Amino acid sequence: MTVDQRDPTPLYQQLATILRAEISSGKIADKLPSESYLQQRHGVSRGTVRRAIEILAAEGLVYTIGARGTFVRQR
Amino acid sequence: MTVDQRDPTPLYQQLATILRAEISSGKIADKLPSESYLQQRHGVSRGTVRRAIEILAAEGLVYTIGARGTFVRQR
DNA sequence: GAGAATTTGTACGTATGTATG
DNA sequence: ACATACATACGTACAAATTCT
Repeated sequence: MTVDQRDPTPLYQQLATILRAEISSGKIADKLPSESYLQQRHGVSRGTVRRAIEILAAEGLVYTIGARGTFVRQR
Repeated sequence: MTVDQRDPTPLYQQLATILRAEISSGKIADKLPSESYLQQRHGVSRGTVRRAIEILAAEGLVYTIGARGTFVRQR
């Protein structure tokens, strides 16, 4: 699953939705891929990746640590 | 009051703090100046202005309408 | 421990789209 | 038609912290 450039929905929202699904399905279990990986994987800019992650962080789904990465909040 | 480029605090945070103060003091009463005005006024980029406003919006202090502007939430 | 590579954080600039006045 | 203003998305550059070799 990846982003659809023709969909009028903002790309960062689409990406947030995708990542949210991959987290709840357990496909992403503890650590998110790096921003640069996600950027290439989905064909969007790093800024868009960061916006998507910001949304998930605001939802309390993930948290990111300095230069280490973004992690799934365990429950 | 404006932003201090030598302060290690992120410029958008500094700006958010400044705007928050100007709102609570009543200096900014109903409508925020335009992004381009704030950009010039504080010597930062438009992106930085927008980040600052995002913070205040997340706090529920202001809200922005489409292409009209950003407004102080009345209470 | 030293140095390189990786990863996130901040900041800037530009372009395009859409809505309002 | 035009100017203004916000929204999204791209790109670049550098800093700082961490991780790898």
